[in-house]
Amino acid sequence: MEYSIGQISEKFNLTISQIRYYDKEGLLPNLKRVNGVRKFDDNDVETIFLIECLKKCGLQIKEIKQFIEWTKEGDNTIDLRLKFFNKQKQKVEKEMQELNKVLDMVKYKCWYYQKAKELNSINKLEENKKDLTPSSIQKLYDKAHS
Amino acid sequence: MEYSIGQISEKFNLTISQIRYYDKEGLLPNLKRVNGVRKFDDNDVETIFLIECLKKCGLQIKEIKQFIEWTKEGDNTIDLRLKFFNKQKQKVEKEMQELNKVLDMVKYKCWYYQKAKELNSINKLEENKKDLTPSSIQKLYDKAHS
DNA sequence: ACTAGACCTAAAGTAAAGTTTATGTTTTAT
DNA sequence: ATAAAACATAAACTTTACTTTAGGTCTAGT
Repeated sequence: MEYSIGQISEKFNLTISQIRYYDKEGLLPNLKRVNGVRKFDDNDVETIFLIECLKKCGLQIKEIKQFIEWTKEGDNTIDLRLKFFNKQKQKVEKEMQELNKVLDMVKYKCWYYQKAKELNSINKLEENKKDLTPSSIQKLYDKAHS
Repeated sequence: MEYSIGQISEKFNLTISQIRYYDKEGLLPNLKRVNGVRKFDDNDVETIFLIECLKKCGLQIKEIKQFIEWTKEGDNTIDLRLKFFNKQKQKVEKEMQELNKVLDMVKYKCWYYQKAKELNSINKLEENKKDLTPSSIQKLYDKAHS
């Protein structure tokens, strides 16, 4: 299949100027043009999917570009690329642990304000916090702070 | 307990200028000073913990400030705050789903480049991809693209 | 009393990741 | 053939979240 920049924009929920920016930064090295107009094939689509994935890994554009450069260099860089992805795997796993703690804190706060709403008072809740906090909720707070 | 800005900086792995910036932006409304020097108590520590938490939720400084403003307004804003955290909970849960897909993609790529390394060639891998890809690995790819 | 180290402010500077603007070309539909 | 919609570029601008700089003040130890 072949897509226009507008179609890619819709497909990935990226603005057109974002896609042009990625192109300008060298993230789409195989992108074809007809009369100056960009034509995206399935390979380019897969590259954009990868770019999105690496952005979600927390990588900067220039770091993603470095990876793209390696793919252009061929088999010489296979080991570099393997190490790169092993590192991303570690990073994402750590990030997920971190997010789990954040979620515990957020869940605790949800309980906290739900209870405050029932009592109609932060003060009343704070005064009797020990008695009002079930151990399951206290666990959330403790885990978040660990 | 009472802490200096330097101690807080170490405790949270934030730079001193970051903490001053948060203060300047109004994120630490109860922070005390002695002769112009900031003194952080346990309450301020808990506020910084919350700020870090909300940053990891993907919130901007000004959004965090909005929340802090609500806490200053007292019981009137309990419901707003409850809704705020319920929304953050949804967001973080969605984010974790997203990260799970990213992790599947990264795991797939780890396998891919490991195999390429064994074959010493991307081309050989691509040519026999169907035969070389175990279904467990194909699943990772499919899940990531779903 | 003195000095090093930690703290303070205000203002300017910076990096990243785009967006906006101004102007022009290509494509598509009638 | 023409007009609207979609595409193109280069350059300037924007936002966010800081950092850096320059010039002071405070505090703790000797």
